[in-house]
Amino acid sequence: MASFTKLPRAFYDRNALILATDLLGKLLIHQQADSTHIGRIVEVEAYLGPQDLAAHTSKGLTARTRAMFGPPGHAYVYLVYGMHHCMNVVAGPEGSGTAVLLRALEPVSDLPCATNGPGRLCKALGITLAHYGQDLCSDDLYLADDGAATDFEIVSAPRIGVDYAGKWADKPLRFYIAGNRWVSKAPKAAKPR
DNA sequence: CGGTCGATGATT
DNA sequence: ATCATCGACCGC
Repeated sequence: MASFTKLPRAFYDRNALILATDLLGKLLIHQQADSTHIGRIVEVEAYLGPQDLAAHTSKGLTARTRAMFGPPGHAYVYLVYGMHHCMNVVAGPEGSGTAVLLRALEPVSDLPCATNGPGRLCKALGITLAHYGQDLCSDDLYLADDGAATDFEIVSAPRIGVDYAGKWADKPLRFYIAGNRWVSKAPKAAKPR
């Protein structure tokens, strides 16, 4: 396959909104001792910092959000519902508390399970809390551009699972590649009342 | 220190 | 529609 270039620090040191759409089509690569897992990012969500009530950083600087307030180009990994891991890419500038959640990948290398959905994505690539705060300009977990995905349409939509966030719940901060089969399916509006 | 609740996913 | 499963966070 074509050669690819590891994304440099400067790529991440930008507003999360811009970074989110630019991450679509890029490769996520996790090299382990016995295997290398690769997927193409097809769905993301932007979290815009402390004023964004859907963002974890709206709770301020805590042990959990430390990485998200840290320098761009690092991984913010957390555990939800006591069982699923979710991976974010910290955006810039440092201290902004902004990040982009990786929600779905299109398989590139052989992967052990589905990659549509933030929890499955981490399971497939073997990403855990051990990667909390890891520098993505590293040799085993990083993102890259292979130039293969350049011509696609980006769709925006409200973020998933953030109904508690008031007006922030409706903002179109979820982005995905139009028509891509690996994009996670939005849950049905289970919202009677 | 205890109660609550998730940036989800699998199952009924 | 429900449940699994646990740590972070909030309130007392």
